[in-house]
Amino acid sequence: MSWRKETRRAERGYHHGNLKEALLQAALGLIAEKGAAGFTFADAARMAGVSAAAPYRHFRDRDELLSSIALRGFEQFESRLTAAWDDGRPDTLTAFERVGKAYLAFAREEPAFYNAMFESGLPVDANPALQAASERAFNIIRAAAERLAALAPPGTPRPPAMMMALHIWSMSHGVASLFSRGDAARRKLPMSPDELLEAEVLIYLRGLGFPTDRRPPAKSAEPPPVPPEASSGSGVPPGGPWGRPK
Amino acid sequence: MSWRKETRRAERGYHHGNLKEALLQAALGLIAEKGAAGFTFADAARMAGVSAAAPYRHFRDRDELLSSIALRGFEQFESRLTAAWDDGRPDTLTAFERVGKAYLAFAREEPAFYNAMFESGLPVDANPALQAASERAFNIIRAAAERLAALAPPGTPRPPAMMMALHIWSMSHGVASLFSRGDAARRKLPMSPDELLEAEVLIYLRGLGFPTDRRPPAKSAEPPPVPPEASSGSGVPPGGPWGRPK
DNA sequence: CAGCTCATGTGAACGGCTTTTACATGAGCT
DNA sequence: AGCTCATGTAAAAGCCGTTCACATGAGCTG
Repeated sequence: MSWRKETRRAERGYHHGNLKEALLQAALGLIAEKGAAGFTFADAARMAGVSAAAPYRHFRDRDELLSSIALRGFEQFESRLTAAWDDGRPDTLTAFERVGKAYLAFAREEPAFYNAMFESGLPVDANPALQAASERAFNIIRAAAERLAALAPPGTPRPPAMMMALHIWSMSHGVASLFSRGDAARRKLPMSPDELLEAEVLIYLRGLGFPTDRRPPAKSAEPPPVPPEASSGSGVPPGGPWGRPK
Repeated sequence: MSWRKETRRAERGYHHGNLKEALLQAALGLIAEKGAAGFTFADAARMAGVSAAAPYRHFRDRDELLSSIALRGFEQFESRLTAAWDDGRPDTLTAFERVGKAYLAFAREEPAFYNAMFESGLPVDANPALQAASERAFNIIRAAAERLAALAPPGTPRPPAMMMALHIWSMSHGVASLFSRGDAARRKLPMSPDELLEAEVLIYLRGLGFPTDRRPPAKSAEPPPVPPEASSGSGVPPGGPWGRPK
């Protein structure tokens, strides 16, 4: 299903036919298993069924393979955040929270990418392509913050969107790193990482003056494309963003 | 100053006299330089002037040396957070913010420890001593949150202190990881990591209903030990926690 | 189809790291 | 003085990353 050569021929001849891709996939699996630190170039080659020297025809060194994976990771990350944001539908706040959840979901569901991107210790700044991809991903959060900032209640001073974006990013990243990954996920918490982050963001937004009561009970009361979105509630949730005492 | 043998004798004899400590120091320096991933057991041995096999008399393997460093890191971390909290003096909010700053300061000033603790990928849960030390450090934040939660304005529902502590932790950790470390620190930001975190925490606390105007102009208007601390201000800062537009 | 060329893969080799093992040293006690 | 045991050493095995000279064969050219 991956390399056509292996299916078409008996045992694959001298040339692999799709080695670069095979190496990326192998590395992805290995990193998911043993972390970026434990991942080894030789292992990836072995898994692809080639000699240890073969990978050097496709990657300058081990680091470049790692960077390639991180790059793909940022791209997938961006596309998941974009999908989650969905241009602010059905309403800005709902979409905004969906972005936060998408951040956690990515950390949970793509541990190998997340690891390569944020935990492998590779110098992101040193690689312009990586840096650009990382920036593109962040720009989704930034754009969302921009839209949200524009909805700030009139009485209060309008918060700088860039700052909001950085705040949301740090919250998401903090929760993901501490509670949503590997063994850290096993820390016994009073709530799930998703709930934790949602409450955190809601409290934060309330601190900026946003009305954060949960969305109106009925379906979308807003017109689809960029609705005016006047505040539609009281401003103080019935029990706080951390849920009912139950 | 470190090994007495070396100062007392000419070139140190067969026995080092303080190898364990020398290895820890050497490793600390190496990690600060090249990160936990780049640090090598053999290098530490070389730096201490012993053969590559000698360290095995003091550490089961490379991982145990790393864990020892992480353990020390958590201990120092705890003690810095404790000092910053200073039992809530001069007032709870001021002390609380000092704790956040101490978190960043530790990440900045002790990169080797921070790296070993949070970025080395070693399984914290697997080591009971490490886990306990990490918990003790977190408990400082938790205790601080406890005190702060007790001051929640009467009208609003009282936030769970544990949740607050986790939120503050995730913010601090997120900012530290993303903006206060290594090359990531070079990201061009509209404000310093310290300012970013301070604003984030203030907005968050305001979202919980705490009055977050800056401390009263004069000296301590509160009695030293656990003052009653009735809210002493309006509740809405003059321009928002992110500072004057200037 | 013959032949050329160049991307792609191989094997061997080098140096470095981790870890183990048998052996050496000497500090501290009797 | 002599014993003992913690602490150090040298050597070796096994793994990695990386390089280099060489092999293979896919695709083009005529």
